[in-house]
Amino acid sequence: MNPDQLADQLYAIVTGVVDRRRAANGTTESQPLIARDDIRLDRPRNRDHGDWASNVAMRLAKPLGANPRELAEEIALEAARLDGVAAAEVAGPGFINFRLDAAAAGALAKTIVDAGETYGQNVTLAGATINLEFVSANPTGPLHIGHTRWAALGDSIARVLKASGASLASEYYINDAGSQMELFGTSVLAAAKGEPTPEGGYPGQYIADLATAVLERVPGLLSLPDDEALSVAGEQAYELQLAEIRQALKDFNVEFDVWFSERSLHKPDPQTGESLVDAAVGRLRAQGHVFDEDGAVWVRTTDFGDDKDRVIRRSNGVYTYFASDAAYYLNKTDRGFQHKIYLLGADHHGYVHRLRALAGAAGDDPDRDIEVLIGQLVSINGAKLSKRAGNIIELTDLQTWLGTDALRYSLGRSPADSPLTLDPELLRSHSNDNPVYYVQYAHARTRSVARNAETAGVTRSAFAPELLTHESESALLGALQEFPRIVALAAELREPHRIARYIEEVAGLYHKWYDTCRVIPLGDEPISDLHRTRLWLNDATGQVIRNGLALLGVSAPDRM
RNA sequence: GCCCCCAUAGCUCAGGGGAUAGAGCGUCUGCCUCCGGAGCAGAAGGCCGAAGGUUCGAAUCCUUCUGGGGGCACCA
Repeated sequence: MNPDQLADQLYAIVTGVVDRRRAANGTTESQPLIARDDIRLDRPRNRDHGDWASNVAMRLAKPLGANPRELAEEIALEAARLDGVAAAEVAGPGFINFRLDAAAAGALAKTIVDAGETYGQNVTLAGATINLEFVSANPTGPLHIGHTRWAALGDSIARVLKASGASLASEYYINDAGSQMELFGTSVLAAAKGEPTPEGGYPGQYIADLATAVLERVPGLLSLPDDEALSVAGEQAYELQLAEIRQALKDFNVEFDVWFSERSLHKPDPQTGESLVDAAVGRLRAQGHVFDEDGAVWVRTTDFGDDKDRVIRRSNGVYTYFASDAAYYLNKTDRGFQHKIYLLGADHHGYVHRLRALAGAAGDDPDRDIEVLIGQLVSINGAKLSKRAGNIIELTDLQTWLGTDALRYSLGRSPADSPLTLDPELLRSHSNDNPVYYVQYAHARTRSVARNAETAGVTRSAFAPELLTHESESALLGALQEFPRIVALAAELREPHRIARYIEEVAGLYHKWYDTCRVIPLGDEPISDLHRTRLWLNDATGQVIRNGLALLGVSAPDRM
């Protein structure tokens, strides 16, 4: 008996009650008052309120002209007779509180163990084709704390979307074209020559380090003609920097399905001589949203809610960044992705309107085909960090300080739009304060119990779920039951932090259970089916925590 | 000026219209001869920024205001 099954049966009862009430009232109205999806069972906060609660009576009271408590009584009377339901009671203003049979609730432990890594997976997004783009930092410097948050969040979003059945590609868009790249090359070349950073160029020790590495790879760099030296220095530094970024993300358990180069959008097709950007502008023009003015080419993004029209090709003939965006967007569609998700920092929120306008100008539905998630910036001790300012705190530095698990977890347990302040002193000195240890410890404990059980001769040779009657057992089972719904919700809302909060709750309930319910008999006490059944519950809990941590890209150690 | 985000315990933060608003850290009191005390039990600590509104019911939805953060380009 899971909440979905209970809701199905509750729905049948409710429609029956509604029909009877209407008949009694002589109403001819036959429109259903409530849909199946409107029946939602909640876990009451207070355990005295049972395993599951429904507010359906309060919602129907007004349209039926009935007293909510009386209506609830009528529904509860029938619901109490359902198989697997131990009790259905009316409480408060008209809640119906359900208590499940221990056997019906406990069966879940075996279900989870049998499902293993697949427990939590669901099909709520089956059939969806989603392209998720995140990080996409310019390859002109190391990843810093800001990118780190999007890396953690984006990767976890990708994982929950996949776990919910979506057909998904996660992508890193490499901004390897344009003036920032030139500036980067200029900066590295200047460093190689021992000259000061050019005006507006990139400062920072990493530029000097890159220059040194480039000189190692190309010893004759400085004797090349200036243009060539600039080009070689820029390309070499770009390769080195991009490789470093890829490695840093890999070490951070962040995997991208596609690394997409902006340059590829500008490359002319050998047959037609036309680049994807050329083609994109042509396609937008064909849709009727492009116009020429002052020698430049514009997209009428104001037709789609932007506050001003945007130049796509400057009067000097050079495409703007917006042109690349357009080509990239269309390319995603061409590759079969209907739904395009962008994860951007709050400092880029000005792009939201024009990206949405882009979808509209391309003939897509901005409300359906494009989704821009705006994340708030992470600050450290109130200081904001910028690669231009040179006071970079790199991803790799943070990993060294905190460890990958703690860092991913602390970034992943808050919603993207929540401002986050990390205190490096605190994190460095008290890394045990991080809730990740609480969760990981619970997991390690489940493994330890399993190891000890084996030694003690307690095995999963029997399963008697009706014995799982302790209060802490029904609380734990109820929470474990929720996991697939939590994963589906995290995917639907693009909020993977819900996974973290959830496994923290599971960890807490597990610790409470552990404290009162022994898997291994005390002293000379014989091994019973209760112990064996508890081992199933122990292992099921470990599995759920492990699956949850995996969605967050955090390890689940067997020992700590 | 216009736009976006935020405001909940001392601190960092959760809380999809539901019952007595939660967690971690910090403070205080208990609990290890037996499955890991990185834990558990309990205490203290809140006009959920303010005021209106919608609702049977609002921390949650709407409006206004206040206070913080971020953004406006023929830059990338």
